[in-house]
Amino acid sequence: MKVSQLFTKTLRDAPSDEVAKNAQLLIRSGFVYKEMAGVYTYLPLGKRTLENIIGIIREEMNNVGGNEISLTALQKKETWETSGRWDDKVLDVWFKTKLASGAELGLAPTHEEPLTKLMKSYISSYKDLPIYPYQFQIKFRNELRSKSGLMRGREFWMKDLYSFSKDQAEHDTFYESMSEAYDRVYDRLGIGDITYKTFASGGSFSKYSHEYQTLSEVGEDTIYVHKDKKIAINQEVYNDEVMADLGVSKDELEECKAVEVGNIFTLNTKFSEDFNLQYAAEDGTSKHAFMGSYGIGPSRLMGLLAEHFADDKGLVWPENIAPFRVYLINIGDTADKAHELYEELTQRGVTVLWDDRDERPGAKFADADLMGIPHRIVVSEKLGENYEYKKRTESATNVLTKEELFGKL
RNA sequence: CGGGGAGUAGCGCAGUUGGUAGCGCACGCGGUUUGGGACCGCGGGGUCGCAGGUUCGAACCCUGUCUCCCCGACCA
Repeated sequence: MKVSQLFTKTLRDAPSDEVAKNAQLLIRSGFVYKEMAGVYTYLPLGKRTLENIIGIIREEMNNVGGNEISLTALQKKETWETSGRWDDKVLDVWFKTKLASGAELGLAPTHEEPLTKLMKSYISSYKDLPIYPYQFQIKFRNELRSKSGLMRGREFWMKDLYSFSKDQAEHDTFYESMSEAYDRVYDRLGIGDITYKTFASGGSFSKYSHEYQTLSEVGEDTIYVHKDKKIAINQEVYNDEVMADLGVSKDELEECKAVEVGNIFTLNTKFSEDFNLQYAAEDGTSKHAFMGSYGIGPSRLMGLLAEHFADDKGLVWPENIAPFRVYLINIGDTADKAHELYEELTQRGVTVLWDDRDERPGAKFADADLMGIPHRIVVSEKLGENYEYKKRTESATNVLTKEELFGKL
């Protein structure tokens, strides 16, 4: 893509109503636009970045047998009354609205209820199980206070997968494979080393649930980290019993701030009982499906990655997250040469953002840095047949031949 | 929802004991520039968050209200 075709533009100053670094950088660089508190529009660069994050999660969900679907955002009151969660006193983040007829509707804050109800149409035998439907969708939660830019919105992207298993043993096996899939997701996003599988309250259905918590000073959660074992305990269950279960002692744990970037949860038969989701077992008896839920917030992750991978010049996206891999700058009367390289790289499958504007070099360099594109290539008259190459993460520049340049990408 | 702070041009800001709004960035035109956000000149753009009130006159004073940010509370 050419910068001249990009309708967004960068800002020198961040809006004064944003304090969170992730929001300041993402707005300044033209990745997102703030519609209202906790509600952001994804602009071309931001949309591509979000899709890259989603793509990684999608691959890992498909690897463990996920079936991608797209559930509705509009929700029937009756469906949620079945589980008792329509009541604002039970679930206090509802956005509710009405049909023209007057019938009440809600904007989905999560999807256990509609999906469990839906699966009644498709699960009738043990032969139908296990099954793992999932989706990427916008969730609506009427938080009393949204904060921290993209990290805690009222409207946000969520990957939610739900497992329907025959029994606890089958569920446990899948739960473990999801745990491993989550590890791979965070590794691929470049935050594996600072993301901890964290023991948290299991509610009334299981002893524990697990959160994936990424260490960050801007985190809302406090966790106790065991760096050698690569696990952590959420403050809410930081007690002697849990430490005994995990075989750790207080003096091995370090108190840290962290951002919850995912969770996996055993639901047991809570929802399959509420909706009477039963299947015929091999012995002819009827049994309730055994369920689990598994969430990751791609938009929160985008905020976290922006916050984490940044320096004083702007964003510093990891290679596989960046909206484009290459930022191509032509200086002086070199548009033809730049165009040629642009076409060649594009044909090779390298995504290129070509700054073809009639701007001074300094302005182009500043925007390349602010947008955080991993590789920068400069074409200019003084380089002759060669190209200047620089990584966003390094300060050194190298003059390379075209062949050497392709070797870098 | 409790406490604190703030709403003036797309963004950052200034503003007069109350007298009908200005600067920088961005934008348009002309010129000079061209390897780290150039410079000069000219120009366009704002019902001063909204609604009432006080006043001859309100961006400014009063009341209400909406919105945004921060701290706390809340948070499968």
